[in-house]
Amino acid sequence: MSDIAQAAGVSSASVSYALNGSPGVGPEVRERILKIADELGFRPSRLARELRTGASSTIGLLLADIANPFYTEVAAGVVAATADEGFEVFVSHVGGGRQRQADAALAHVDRNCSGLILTSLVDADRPLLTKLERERVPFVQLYRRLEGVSADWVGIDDRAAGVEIALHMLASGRRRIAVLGGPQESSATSNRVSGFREALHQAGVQALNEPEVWGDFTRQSGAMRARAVLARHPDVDGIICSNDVIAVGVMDVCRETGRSVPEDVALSGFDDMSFSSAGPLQLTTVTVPREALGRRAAQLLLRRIAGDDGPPRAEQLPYELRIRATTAVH
Amino acid sequence: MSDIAQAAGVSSASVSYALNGSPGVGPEVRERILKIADELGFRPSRLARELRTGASSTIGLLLADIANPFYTEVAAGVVAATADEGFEVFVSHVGGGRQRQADAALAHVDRNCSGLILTSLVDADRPLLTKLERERVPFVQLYRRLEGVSADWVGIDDRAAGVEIALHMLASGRRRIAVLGGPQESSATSNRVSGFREALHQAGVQALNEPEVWGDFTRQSGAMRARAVLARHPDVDGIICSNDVIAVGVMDVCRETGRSVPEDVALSGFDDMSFSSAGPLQLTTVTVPREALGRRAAQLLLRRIAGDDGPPRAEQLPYELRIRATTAVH
DNA sequence: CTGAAAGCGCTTACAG
DNA sequence: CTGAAAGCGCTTACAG
Repeated sequence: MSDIAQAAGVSSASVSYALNGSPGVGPEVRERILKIADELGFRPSRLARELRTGASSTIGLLLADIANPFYTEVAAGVVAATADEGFEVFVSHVGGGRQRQADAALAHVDRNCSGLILTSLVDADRPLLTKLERERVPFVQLYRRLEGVSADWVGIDDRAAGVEIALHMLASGRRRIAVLGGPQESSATSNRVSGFREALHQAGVQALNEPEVWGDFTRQSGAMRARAVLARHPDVDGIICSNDVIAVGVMDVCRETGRSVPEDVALSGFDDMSFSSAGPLQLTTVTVPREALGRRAAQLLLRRIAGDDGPPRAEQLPYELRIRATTAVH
Repeated sequence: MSDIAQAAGVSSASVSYALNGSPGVGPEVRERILKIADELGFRPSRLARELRTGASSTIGLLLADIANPFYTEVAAGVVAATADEGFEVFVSHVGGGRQRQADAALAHVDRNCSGLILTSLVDADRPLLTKLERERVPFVQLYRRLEGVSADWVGIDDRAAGVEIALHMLASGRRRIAVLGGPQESSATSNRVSGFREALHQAGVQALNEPEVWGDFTRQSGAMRARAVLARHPDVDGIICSNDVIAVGVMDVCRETGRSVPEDVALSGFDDMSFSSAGPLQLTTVTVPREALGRRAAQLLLRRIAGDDGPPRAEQLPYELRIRATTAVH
């Protein structure tokens, strides 16, 4: 900047004014400065600006697993809602570890980020949230939700969706049902499982694999657990999965053990990932508005960044049941 | 920092030394400083440090579409290879636009990032690369490659893989073949298509839809083009797709038009996305080592960051043909 | 309208 | 071993 100031015969303050379109510099001087800056290929240091102003138009999005397509569609929504407002979003992959998530979040804070979107909160993360509150950096909880945290949340009514899909499974005539959940500490899957249980209970049915319904949101976990359940209860006729990826693992095992879906066993997922409707797959599932979740979370966050300090909001976005071939009546 | 200095009765220089484990401060003073810093919940400003030192242990990963699972697995590899070296990776979603990609890349540069990994280069990006070279920020090209750019590249031998999979399609007995490519400006798909063409040509076959083989890497594009090809050439018996997602679009149309795969039409993809082997899908494809690509790119970049200024490297990682049910001999 | 100066929060020669 | 001082590259009251 001082090079430009020198070349233009002005002070670096004037250069700053000219570059930022601030008043404080006349039009002809401004032109001259801009021209020189351009010739010199000048690029202002964001670090310096952000240090000086104490702000950065940056938001951090923390993903437990960046390779998980569920959350990357959420990310696309966040970016879309945020781009026009002049914010950049940096997404961090924090792996499973609580410590790494905290480190990543605080690293954003230590770079003066304006806010954070957190997607993989569990109870062990409460100390992090306390720190964020103390540092006064706004954040929103996306999908997973911790009770009693005073921050915005956006998600869906997992429990109600869980009830609906379990009712549908019952309506398809199945009674020998297993439930394959995700990790218990995730509010998303625990609410879903509550819904599954509630619907089954109303019908006087109990999942064959109670109480060992928890596992990972992975294909491997789905396959492993399906194998175990099928070995123990060869007459299972319906498997309710806590997400589509688990259901794919179950499909693998059905294929492997010569069972056909839905004739021998009906199958439901959750999330409606793009592959779930692909060609011969046709998995019954629940559509979660992933991109909309991201958009909405970003909007809520931007509002907080703009200074809104009203009471925390909790917003549920609509979901939809997608009935496909894997739960056809047999 | 000056608060700590005051409380400890030392200069802020000593605080800095203590915090960074530098020499220049005695053990007992260091202890005292650390204790006070901890009590005060001190967090050093990364902005200030990075501004002062002129470096930041940060690398930028630019993704054309963060919702694309191909690249997010790459991202997971980058993060994995980089975490132990103390680097943070910030991933940016740059949409399709060339300008947005350039803006995002330069925003990283303006924050003193140590290096960049670029995944969606096309010819129009050359001005950006020139700027990066001038700013002396190292970058590596991942998968897509621009000729004549003096930077490291890591990818696979798309052309050879294309030849192999097309040969396999021919070996399954198909001769009325269509080719559904991706965007022509992507070196990845253009090399694949070269391979497809080369193999077909050797066998005296020409794709039915020549020369209109280009399109998008999307399910919609695959479906649309499959519909067009099937309408024009109802006797198509094989469709070679430039990626798995396109192939899913074709499956949709086969289902819709009552054609069965592979009996009526054989189908091949590319990438071996996780869904491609799911349950009844069983898509013949080429395994691309996505995470390994990310890891390797990160390693090459870290080496450059460490100061290696040897000639540019071009590394091809191994791929593997995955023969599955969609190309069974009929 | 313009410029000199202070300051954001660190690090790092340099002198004691 | 320790401290005073300069400086990274900006922005922004403040005085002219």
